[in-house]
Amino acid sequence: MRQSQLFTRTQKNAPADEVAMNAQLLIRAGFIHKEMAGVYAYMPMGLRVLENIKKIVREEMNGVGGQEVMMTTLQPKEIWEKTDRWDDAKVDNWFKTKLVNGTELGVGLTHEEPIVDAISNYLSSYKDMPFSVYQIQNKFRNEKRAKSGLLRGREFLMKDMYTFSRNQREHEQEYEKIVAAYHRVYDRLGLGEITYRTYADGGIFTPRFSDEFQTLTEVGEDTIYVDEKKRVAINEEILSDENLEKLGLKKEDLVQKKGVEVGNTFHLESKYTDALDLYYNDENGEKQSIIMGCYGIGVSRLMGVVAELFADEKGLVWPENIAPYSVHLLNLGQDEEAEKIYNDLTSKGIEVLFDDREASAGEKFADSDLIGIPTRLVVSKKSLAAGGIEVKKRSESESSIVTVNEFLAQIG
RNA sequence: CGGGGCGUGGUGUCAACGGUAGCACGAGUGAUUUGGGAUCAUUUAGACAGGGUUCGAAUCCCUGCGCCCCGACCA
Repeated sequence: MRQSQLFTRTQKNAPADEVAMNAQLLIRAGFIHKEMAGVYAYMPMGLRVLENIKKIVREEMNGVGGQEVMMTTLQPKEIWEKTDRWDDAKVDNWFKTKLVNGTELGVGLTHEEPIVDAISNYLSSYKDMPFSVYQIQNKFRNEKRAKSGLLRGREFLMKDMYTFSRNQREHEQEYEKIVAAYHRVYDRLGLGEITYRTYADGGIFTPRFSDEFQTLTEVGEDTIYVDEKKRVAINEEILSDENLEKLGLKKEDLVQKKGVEVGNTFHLESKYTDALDLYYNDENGEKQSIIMGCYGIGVSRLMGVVAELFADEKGLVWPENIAPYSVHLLNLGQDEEAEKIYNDLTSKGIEVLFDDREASAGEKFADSDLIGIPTRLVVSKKSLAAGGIEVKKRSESESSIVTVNEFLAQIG
């Protein structure tokens, strides 16, 4: 991509109404556009990052047998009444709307009911299970207070998965498989070390604890207590002597931390399937309840977390596997050579952002640091005199001079 | 939803006593520049909305809307 063609541009100043580091940097770098409080649009480079995160999530969900679907945002009231979740007194952050004829509709904030409703057309036998479906889709929640940039929005991208099992034992196996996949997602995003499986409240529809995945950061809004040795944590919400004992945790092993919830998994038992009248026939032809689990990952929130954590005073520092481009090529007045290198790299399938603008060297360097592409290549009189192009990692301060072929061999 | 703060070009601005809306960045044009947001010239573009007070309102008052922060909330 030629930077001269890119319609977004960088800004020196962050808008005064953004305090959150993630939003400030992403806006300054031209990755996102604020539509209103808690609602952000993704510009070309921001979308590329988001798509890269989706790709990782998708690969891991497919890896544990998830089948991808896309449910609808508009929801009929009836199915939600069956599970007693339509009432604003029960779920207060719904966006609701109406058809011209007055029929009430819900705007999707989660999809247990519609998923169960949809698969009831297909699922009827013990032979059909276990199985799981997931989607990656915008969710809408009427948060009383949106805040912290991408970390808590009213419209946000979420991966939600649902499993259907024949019995509790089978459900537990499915559940742990997915938890393992969640850890792989966070590992691949470079967050593995600081992301803890955290026991939390299961919500009003399940008596059991749920598992949250909390990434440690001071900007997090959850307070959790971490057992570093066991690599687990407990949310402050459920911290009690009784619960600690139940979970086999000791007070003296716990350290208080702040975390951002980047995922959450729930045991739903058969609350939703029973309520929506979805059962299966077992080997003996007897009607049985279906055990369900649901599993969320905040995809856009993850982008915010990565932007927040992987940054320095100059700007963003994207991990290699989700960066909008892998190489940022800067041309400092050496058009002919730079064009040739750009062509060489792109013909090898390398994703390059090529700064071919007529701008000063300082501006190009500053923009490159702000945008945060992992590898910076500079073609200049100086680099050519030294024998090639200058390579520098965004995360490091030293640079070196290599030839194009050496670089291609390195990156290949 | 309770409390607090704030709305000035695209962005920023503890810039302007109730009396000519200024500066910087950006963007356009021309020139000179090319290793850390370079320089010069020139152009562009602004008071959240509605009402009130006043000879006169960006400035004071009211209402609405929007934004941010703290808290509560967050199946």
